[in-house]
Amino acid sequence: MSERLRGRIEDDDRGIGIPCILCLEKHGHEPVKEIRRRSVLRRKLRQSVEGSEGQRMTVDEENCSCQENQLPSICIAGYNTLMGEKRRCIAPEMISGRNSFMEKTRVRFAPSPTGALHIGGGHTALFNWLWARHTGGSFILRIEDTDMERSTKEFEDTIMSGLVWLGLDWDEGPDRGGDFGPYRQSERLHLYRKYAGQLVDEGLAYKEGDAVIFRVPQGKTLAFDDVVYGHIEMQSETLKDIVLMKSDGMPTYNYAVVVDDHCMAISHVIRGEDHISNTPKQLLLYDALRWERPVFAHLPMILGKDKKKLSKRHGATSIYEYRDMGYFPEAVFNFLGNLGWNAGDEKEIYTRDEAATLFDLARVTRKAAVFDMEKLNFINQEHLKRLDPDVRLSLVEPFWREEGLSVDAFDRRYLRDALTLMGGRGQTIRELAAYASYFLSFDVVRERYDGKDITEEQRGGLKEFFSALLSSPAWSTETLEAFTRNWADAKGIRIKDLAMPLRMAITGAKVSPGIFEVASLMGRDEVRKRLVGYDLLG
RNA sequence: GGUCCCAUAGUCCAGUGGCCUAGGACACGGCCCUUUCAAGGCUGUGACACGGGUUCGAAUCCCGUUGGGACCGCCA
Repeated sequence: MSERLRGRIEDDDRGIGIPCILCLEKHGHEPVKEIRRRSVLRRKLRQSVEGSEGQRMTVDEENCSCQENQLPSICIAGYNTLMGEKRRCIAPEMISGRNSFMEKTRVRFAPSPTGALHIGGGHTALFNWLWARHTGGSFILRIEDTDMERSTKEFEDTIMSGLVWLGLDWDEGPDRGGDFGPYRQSERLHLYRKYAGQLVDEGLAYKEGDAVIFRVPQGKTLAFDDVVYGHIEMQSETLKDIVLMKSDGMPTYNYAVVVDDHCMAISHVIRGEDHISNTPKQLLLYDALRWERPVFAHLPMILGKDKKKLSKRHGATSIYEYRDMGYFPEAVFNFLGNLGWNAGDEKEIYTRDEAATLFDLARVTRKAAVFDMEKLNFINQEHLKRLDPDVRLSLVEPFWREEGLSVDAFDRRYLRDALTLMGGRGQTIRELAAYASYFLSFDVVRERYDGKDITEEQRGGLKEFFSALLSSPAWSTETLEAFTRNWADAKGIRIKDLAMPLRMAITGAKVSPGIFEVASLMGRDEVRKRLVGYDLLG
């Protein structure tokens, strides 16, 4: 960053300076140290972003009483115009201490391999990924396996495949390496030992048993500016001394994150709101180690229907359970993305790429969000409708196979068209597969419909009609429908009285897509077979 | 208990002191379309937690109350 900006930032006791161009008050600019309110900071931030997007500031410059003091904007999540060049950067206004202004964005997802990837973890990973992709930065996967009791390699693998399933690819990680490895905490012990030793040597930490404990100084105000929650501060008195190294030789979470985030040059720490109260402890460690702090951005929690932290008793919590229920990655991604973020317009269905383009940390909400399955269903259905027919088929296939249907016996084009015909029917892939199963099997039809509702009196008329229908020369949706309409007109009956028995006989259900389309696609032979099966053909 | 965070319909979001008679979406109800069910179109019910204050003007700023949540581990 420029010396001028650095000076300005450090002049202020909070390490923040707001240039006059963002002055919104007609009576002159307020020193930022008085603008402690989160909402004001957020407004400034917003203003700045809008200004950059529109290539000019939205502030009414004529009414700004302090134009001569005007400095070009330092910007947030947008483009910096300070040096007269456009450059992506993060929010200096929101930064205390470290300024990653000119540096590449580096974010990380740091799960501990003590379980499968769950909804909350997926949400955090997603937001990190979005920010990395939005800023053109790096998304790093770090495995926090310092809990030797509960961590397993299996869970590590499951978590990784869960991320892959969601479409969240990482640039550095235990499986693919990177310049800041190793990416498993259990392999970085020398670092934790080194800095713990340094703190002990400096008298900032002490040993107790085999553990190393950091002495929390009294009377310090621990403050930071969170990108989403604003200014947060806490008094050091409220903290107990912090265990750095456990007696088993492993570092504790609060210590290891600090060492790793620093050593891996993480620019933004984006994690769940439940970590807000851990942050002051980490701040203390950054200061003790004389390291620059990353930017902190905490994310709202995801709650169950009872507004309690999402857990097993709320039903499915692992990402894989959703896959198995018939939800697919783009939809889960989309749904999770809508929890705590929106692009500022009314768009709520988007692809991964669209989300990455639109995403903005500054627009993340603070209120905890309730996980609503109904909404997930809807979003899944919307994506299902938009899916490429071949992709849709490949997604439905496994569910058909699971039901024991002989998928391979059919022409893929037929199956694909069958699914296309299903249109918006079904919210999950599993549902769609079940609804469309009659295209592949007459058995499923017989299982659910016995044909006993047809009276002998009706049967006569139907046999006559179906025989005529089956021997009509053309076999298309249009001809089938026209033929049926004409027949109904001629006999003075409702078309429904012909269409419904046909539907029941070939699909076994009262609901289906347009029955003439179904019959047309299924083919004359198959329709004949099914009508014969119900004794409806003369 | 201590500390911190949050507060717009049942749910997810919009809202940044006047464009608010509070907007969109899910869910729910009605109507249209129609061979059924979806989809689609139109439409209805439904919210600024409460109380003070600042202001000509408050969902929005301030204070308090209430409610909810998180964290206070040699778990992460």
